[in-house]
Amino acid sequence: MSRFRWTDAQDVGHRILRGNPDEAVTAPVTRPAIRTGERADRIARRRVDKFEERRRELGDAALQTLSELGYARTSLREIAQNSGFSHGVLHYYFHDKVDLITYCVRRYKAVCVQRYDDVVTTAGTAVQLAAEFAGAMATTLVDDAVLHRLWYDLRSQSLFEESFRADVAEIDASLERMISRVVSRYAELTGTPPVCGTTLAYAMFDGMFQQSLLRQLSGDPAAPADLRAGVVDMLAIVTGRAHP
Amino acid sequence: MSRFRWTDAQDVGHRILRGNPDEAVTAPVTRPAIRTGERADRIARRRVDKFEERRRELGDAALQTLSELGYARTSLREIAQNSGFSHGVLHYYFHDKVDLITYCVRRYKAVCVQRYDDVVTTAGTAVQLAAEFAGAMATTLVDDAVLHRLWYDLRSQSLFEESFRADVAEIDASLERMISRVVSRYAELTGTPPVCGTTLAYAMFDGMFQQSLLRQLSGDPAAPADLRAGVVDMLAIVTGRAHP
DNA sequence: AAGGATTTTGGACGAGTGTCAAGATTTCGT
DNA sequence: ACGAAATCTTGACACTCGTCCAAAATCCTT
Repeated sequence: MSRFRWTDAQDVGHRILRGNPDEAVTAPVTRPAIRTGERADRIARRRVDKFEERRRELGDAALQTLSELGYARTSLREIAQNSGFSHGVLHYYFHDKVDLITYCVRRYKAVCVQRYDDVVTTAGTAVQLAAEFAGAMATTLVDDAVLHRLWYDLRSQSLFEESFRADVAEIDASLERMISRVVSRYAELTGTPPVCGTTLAYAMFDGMFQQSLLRQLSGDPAAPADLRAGVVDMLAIVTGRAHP
Repeated sequence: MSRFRWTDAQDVGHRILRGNPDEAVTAPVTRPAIRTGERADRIARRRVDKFEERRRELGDAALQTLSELGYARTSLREIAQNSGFSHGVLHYYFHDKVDLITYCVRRYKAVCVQRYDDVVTTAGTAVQLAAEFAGAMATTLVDDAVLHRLWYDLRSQSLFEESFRADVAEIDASLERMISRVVSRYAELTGTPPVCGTTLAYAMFDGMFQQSLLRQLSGDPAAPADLRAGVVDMLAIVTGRAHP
């Protein structure tokens, strides 16, 4: 019975159990228990892999749909259509809509930090670091505009929907660490320590990026260049090296 | 015929004409045209006032509902319920849902700038100005949290829904001017000119406020105090007076 | 190749949505 | 106080939504 794969342990991190756990224990006795256990383990692992793979696939389809339409206008049917499957399959791989969206937020983080990891430069001088970091920011502003738009949408949703808050906070923290690394390295290279804490620094960069995104999506052609200049300025300001 | 009060001129700023404009011109000829015209004008003005008054009333109800539930979860019936009227009346006073939301965004601006106008202080010293401004920020963070939450929600929506963009941009500009006034005055009092443009300064304050709001709504009791301190720091940073 | 488990489909469901129109009610100039 | 115009209610409409389920299709072990 029951294609219901969801345990009550979903709050412990979306642990997935195939079928009824009791059944696995009550395996057929026609073979030595040890060998059967090994085989069952191998098979189970393969199945879990396939299961996770499809989850990722559907999650990516959802991510694409969300970034196109925004949270308020995205329906499960639309997501399914973007995935090539029928709408019913979503409830086979995800508990419900909140489960799917939460999974997407987590997945977004993976995509996001990966992109930003490329930004962690190996620049030798402060000027070089500033230029590379600003360039990466401007590039992602253009290339991943719809993804960033989704991020700000979901972060706003988390102000209303408590279920999202933990994941959103985690992503925010990870972005803050990224900014912190850049600022620290920059300060190290210039020899002038930062004039504010990492939280404040992140808030400043985030606010600037958000403003740039609004302009970029509104079709302002100067948005990327202005962001690039803004980032350079901001690095100087944050290390107290700015001149009026 | 036709309770349809909407002209095609709604894009010129929601100009409202009562009934069919042609009918007004074809007024009864049993009286001198001039007297009839004056009287009609007086009556029309009164009616328009009443109409506008109810619009404001419904708009406020919508604003309250939106700030409670967020854009994605707010329905016209819920708004009507919060207003004490039936759901049908909304289409008597507003063209459609977008019209209503747009009206709300504009109305939010009125509420918002009014609150911030109180913030425009008459402080005599830089320290006093910083303290008062920071205090006002911290206060509104607590008192108007749900309203600010709505603002960030709607600003995110404007990234998807183009209809909102113009109004959102206008509010953003007005907030930027507010920040600009404070920073300019502060710089004037300290004698140290700002180290960045008003756009960058606004982005920084906005980012900080947004981060504080997230923490405030998550129940972090230190959020207001941290914002207060952050604002003071930020004023110093922005005028290049910060020390590591 | 068979047969059981897994995966996928597509339809049904009830609730909720925005919109509209016809009728009841109220307002207000005469 | 009358009657027309303005205002408000009510119910209906055509959708869309998330969710669930039985059956079909597919996979995979034996």
